[in-house]
Amino acid sequence: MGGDGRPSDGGGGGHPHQFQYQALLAAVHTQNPNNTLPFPLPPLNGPGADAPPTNSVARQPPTPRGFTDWSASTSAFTSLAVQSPPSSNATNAYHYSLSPCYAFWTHYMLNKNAYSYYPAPNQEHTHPFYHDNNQAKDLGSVPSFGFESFNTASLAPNMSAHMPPMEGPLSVKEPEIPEDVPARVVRIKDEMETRNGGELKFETLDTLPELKQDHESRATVSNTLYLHIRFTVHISVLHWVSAQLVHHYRKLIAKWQMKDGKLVREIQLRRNITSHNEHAIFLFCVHVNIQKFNSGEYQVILRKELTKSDVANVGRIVLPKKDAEASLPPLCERDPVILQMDDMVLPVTWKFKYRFWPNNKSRMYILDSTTEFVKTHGLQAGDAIVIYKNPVPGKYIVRGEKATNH
DNA sequence: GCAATTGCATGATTT
DNA sequence: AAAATCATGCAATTG
Repeated sequence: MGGDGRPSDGGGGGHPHQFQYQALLAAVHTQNPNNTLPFPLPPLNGPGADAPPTNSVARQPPTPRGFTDWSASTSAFTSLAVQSPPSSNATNAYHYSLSPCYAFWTHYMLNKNAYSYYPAPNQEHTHPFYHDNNQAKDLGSVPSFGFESFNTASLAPNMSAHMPPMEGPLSVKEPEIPEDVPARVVRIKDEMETRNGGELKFETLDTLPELKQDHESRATVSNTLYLHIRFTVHISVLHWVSAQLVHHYRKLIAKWQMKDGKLVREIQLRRNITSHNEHAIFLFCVHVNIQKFNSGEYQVILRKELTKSDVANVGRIVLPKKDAEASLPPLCERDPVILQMDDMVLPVTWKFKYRFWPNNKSRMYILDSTTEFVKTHGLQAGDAIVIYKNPVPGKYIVRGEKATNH
């Protein structure tokens, strides 16, 4: 396993699960040639998030700050999550004092994701989602999640549509450490609680434990960021979360345990301190995505395990006929249909050509122009593409899912 | 003419 | 056993 014949595209590393940040960045540049993003992009081949450890972290370029160079700490997320007003449109949601880039990023992401649930100020230990949570959801089919959901590499295509959002924000408290401290160790403890939909679906939020946070930090002479995260998440999210963690961090120590009928994953991460910004981005993505998973906003409509020919350089992916016909727009004519799919992780909208081939008396459904997507996410045979419905009509959300067994 | 892309057929595999 | 589905090779087409 691991990268066989793949050319090691820029982003360096050698670690098979390393996110290719230069490739990601290149894709963002490609997809936004006129820089329509509301935040400045860092230059290509800039200071990479995965750069080897440097002993002098002190001198960081003041501007531009962007995708890989957001030196603001993750406390921005804390303030975002805790102080944001409950608002259904994000246009007036920015009164807090984030660094400009964070504000841009979060603003962009929140708008992009139509992400509208916020804890009210001063309510960080209550359950802000409690009030209008349960009635609006469809209570029709109740998927039950067994443990095999994460043993197999499948993020089962039945997201619970009526799972409540997580009880608390992903509140990573970042201690106040000046950015130019050359080396340090940071310990972050973080706990996210969501209910485990299968077993606890009728439990009221009152009975669930409150969000706990405690954090400690100290500076030592080291370039390593130590991170302790404790996730208690819905089982359908676990696969995604752990896959993301594996991709983002060189070293991952994780163990599963059951606690109060819920599945808890304890994670210890070690990573170079220069990747602090990457870490922050990642945590924010996890935060947003978990909320969206739990609110039922993500619903899988198609999942395809990629074959060799899917990831070969022809740039087309054969889609399973049943799912394609069920959930993608009907193809009457031979003309391809352009499908716009927001990347689940990146601020990128992919435009795929969706078409079919006549095949015997049937059809084969093809997703075309997928080369960049596959390259950007470093997808190989055995990985998967997952397509979600998008609240925006006619659009979709797409995710590259790396295989977890290695 | 060539490289890249597109369209189709065939054989393998699954239902 | 037959039919359906799909992975893949290659021919045809395009730029």
